[in-house]
Amino acid sequence: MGIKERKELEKSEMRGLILKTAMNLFLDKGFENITIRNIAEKIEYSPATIYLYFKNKDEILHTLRREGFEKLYEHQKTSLKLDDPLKRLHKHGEAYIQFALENPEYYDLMFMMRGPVKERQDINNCDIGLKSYELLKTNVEECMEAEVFPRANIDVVAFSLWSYVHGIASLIIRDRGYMFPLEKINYIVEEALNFMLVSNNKKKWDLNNK
Amino acid sequence: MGIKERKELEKSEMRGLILKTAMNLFLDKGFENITIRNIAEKIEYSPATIYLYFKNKDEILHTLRREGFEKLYEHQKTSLKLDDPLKRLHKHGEAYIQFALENPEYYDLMFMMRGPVKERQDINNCDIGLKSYELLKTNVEECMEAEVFPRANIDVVAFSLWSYVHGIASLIIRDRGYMFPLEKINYIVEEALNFMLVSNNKKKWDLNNK
Amino acid sequence: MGIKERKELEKSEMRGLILKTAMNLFLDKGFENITIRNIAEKIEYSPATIYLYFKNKDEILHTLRREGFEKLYEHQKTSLKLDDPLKRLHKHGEAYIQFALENPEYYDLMFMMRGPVKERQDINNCDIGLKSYELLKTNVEECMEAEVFPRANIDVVAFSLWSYVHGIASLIIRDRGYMFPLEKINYIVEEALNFMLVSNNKKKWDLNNK
Amino acid sequence: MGIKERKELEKSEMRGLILKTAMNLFLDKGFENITIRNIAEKIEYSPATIYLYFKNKDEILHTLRREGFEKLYEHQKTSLKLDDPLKRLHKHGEAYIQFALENPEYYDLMFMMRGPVKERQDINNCDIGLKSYELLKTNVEECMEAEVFPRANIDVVAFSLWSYVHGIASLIIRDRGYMFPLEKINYIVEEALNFMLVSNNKKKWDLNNK
DNA sequence: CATGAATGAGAGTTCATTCAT
DNA sequence: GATGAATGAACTCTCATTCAT
Repeated sequence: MGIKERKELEKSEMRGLILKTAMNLFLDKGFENITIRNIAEKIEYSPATIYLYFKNKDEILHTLRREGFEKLYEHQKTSLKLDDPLKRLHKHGEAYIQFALENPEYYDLMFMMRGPVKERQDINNCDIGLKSYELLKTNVEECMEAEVFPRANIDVVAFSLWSYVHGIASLIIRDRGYMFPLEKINYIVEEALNFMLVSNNKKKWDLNNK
Repeated sequence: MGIKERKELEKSEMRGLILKTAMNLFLDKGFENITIRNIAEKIEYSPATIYLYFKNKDEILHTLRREGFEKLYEHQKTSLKLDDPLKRLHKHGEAYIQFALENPEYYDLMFMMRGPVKERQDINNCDIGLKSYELLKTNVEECMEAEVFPRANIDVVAFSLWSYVHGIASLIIRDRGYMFPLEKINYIVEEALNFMLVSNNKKKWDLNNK
Repeated sequence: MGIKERKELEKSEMRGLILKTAMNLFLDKGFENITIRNIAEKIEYSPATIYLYFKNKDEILHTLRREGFEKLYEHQKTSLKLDDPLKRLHKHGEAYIQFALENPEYYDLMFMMRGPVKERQDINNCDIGLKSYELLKTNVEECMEAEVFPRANIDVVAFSLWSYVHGIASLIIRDRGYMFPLEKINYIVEEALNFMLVSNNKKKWDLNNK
Repeated sequence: MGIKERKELEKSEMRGLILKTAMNLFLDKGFENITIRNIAEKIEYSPATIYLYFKNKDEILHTLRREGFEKLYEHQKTSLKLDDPLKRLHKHGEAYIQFALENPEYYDLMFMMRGPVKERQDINNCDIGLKSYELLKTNVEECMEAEVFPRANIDVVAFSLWSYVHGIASLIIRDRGYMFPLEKINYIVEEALNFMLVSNNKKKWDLNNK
């Protein structure tokens, strides 16, 4: 029914509003400091209203996580346009870090927060997360096939590369790069990304594969 | 006096007990969820007692962080024994990851937790943390001097290497490696460490420096 | 809307209930000994409920103080009806003492409690308190103009008269008149008030101004 | 026994030390903010030690009150030297206010604090307080006898005069004279005291008794 | 659909007081 | 006589959540 659908739509619009608002607040103050009341006040509804759209606070976080994984996946796909596998891989990493630093709260929720991945059982919930990982693996595999990359266990290589970009992103997000002057951080992050993924690797693989 | 010293010892033992208990609880539930009351219950004392040994909750966290940095620094120094700079660097990373995975609560507190590094101003408090970083930089520098490593901005390289091991450690600690079967994780971590630091690098630098 | 207004009314009724209850408890036990819990228990609500109506404990005290100053001011104005300046002044003092003895909790809060007047800076908050003082000064001035009173520094005279009635009220409220049998206290207070303000003064000024 | 007496003496010295220290702290921070621990720290003993000399916190306050009454009585007696009854009475009031403003915490404890005079029953404890009151009454009586003062109910007059000086002292101590610039307060207090007790009264009585 | 009103549970912290040593 | 160690009972205040309307 049309009416029913409209209701559904409105319902999902309201959910969207709540999620967006929550995220903005998280960005400002970090999520441990955000309360349901804060969100309610911002959208000018009562706290009780939130519970009409979400079972509880956890469901909000959970939904935002999913959203994050979808956003990341979309963002990552931009790298697919590139033909050269190694360039593609580099773009892949660059896009990952860009996403993390531009959406630190999403990133936090997705990869840094404790607990939401309970007991390894809700892997199903994270299939979108897995899709991103598969994208990376495919890319790594293609590099190997194109012989711009020595053969090795794909999971090992994929996990290594992931660890690398995650390390960079999460140290920055948690401000553990405080030993560098603020204005140098961008430079360091960029160079760090290049350090292993471009200049050296290119030569390295070239040479290795002679 | 012996008696006085014994008292002192007991006092510090109690502090130790509190810290240890706090740490265990952190492991289970994460910091943000630990309360003074929890700790008190676990050691079967009253909450007020905690305040005889620590000024407040923050002091507990702070002390644990310092402890962590000291432990890590000691642990890292084991790598110094090795003469070969590249092997030393590898050992360095290995030790780092080992520390992180064997002391995930400490590691979390030190490098993953939100907020403890307030406003970049208490860098002074973290000089032990900096000492560890300096150790890494020295090692990187020596690699460059020994020409097993191409010259580059030392901070960039050090941060890169740190990011790498931090990425590995923190993904594992937060259980983001759930796509691998549990029994394979150790293998993957080890290989990942080797991936960029030994086999490849060695060849790479050798070739590069021809 | 009627409904909206009724809600508003209820809200303000609840505030009123809290304030009234707080006041009663103050009477019994003194402010420093009253807790939010006490109040909550008395009105059979949870402590958290209090915070729906008042930001914190301070706001309750503050509101009660304002209320007190308003009540006093209203009460004082009754004296304005009298034409004769000296009689008016006498009525003024009488009303002041009456207010104090009939509302000892308010009086305590307003003039006897430690601390609420912080740092001399929130004079602005106390403008109602000042209004009462101004009323007194005007009255004194008019007495002087009517020549039933010798000219003198108005502040000195006003402060003197205020001190006098405050002294009477506060000694009684703190039960420092325990050397008099209870049944005589009213008589003594009344006579004390007359002592300097009427019989003597009248004659005194008459004679002085011959 | 000598030893016993020495013990006694030491005991009373310790009590004295505690009382003195408590009083100093009270002066600094107001007594609601002073804890047994504070006192203990200041005298460099343990809190438990305090309880060897005083049953509880209340006993300390109580003792200080007694001390205060004794001090006041001594202080008041200085006025006795004056022969002229009216001058003596004036000196009496002056000394009272001086005591109050120089020892505000004693004064607070003695005349402004809630509660310590429980149920009118411990009048016996306050006989020293009464002695001061008797001193005043005697003085008033002598004024009447010397005919510098019209005959009236002595209690009424004594209470009036007491109220007056108490009013001045307690308003100042509780900083309710905030409407006057700080530098003028001393002047106002002095003049207020004169206002009813000297210049005017003198003339007044002179005239009255013609 | 929306919410005003309410709260249980719990947070960190403080303090007078006790008691075995 | 002195105290180190401990605590029970409070405190103020916050928050996710519920439910009758």
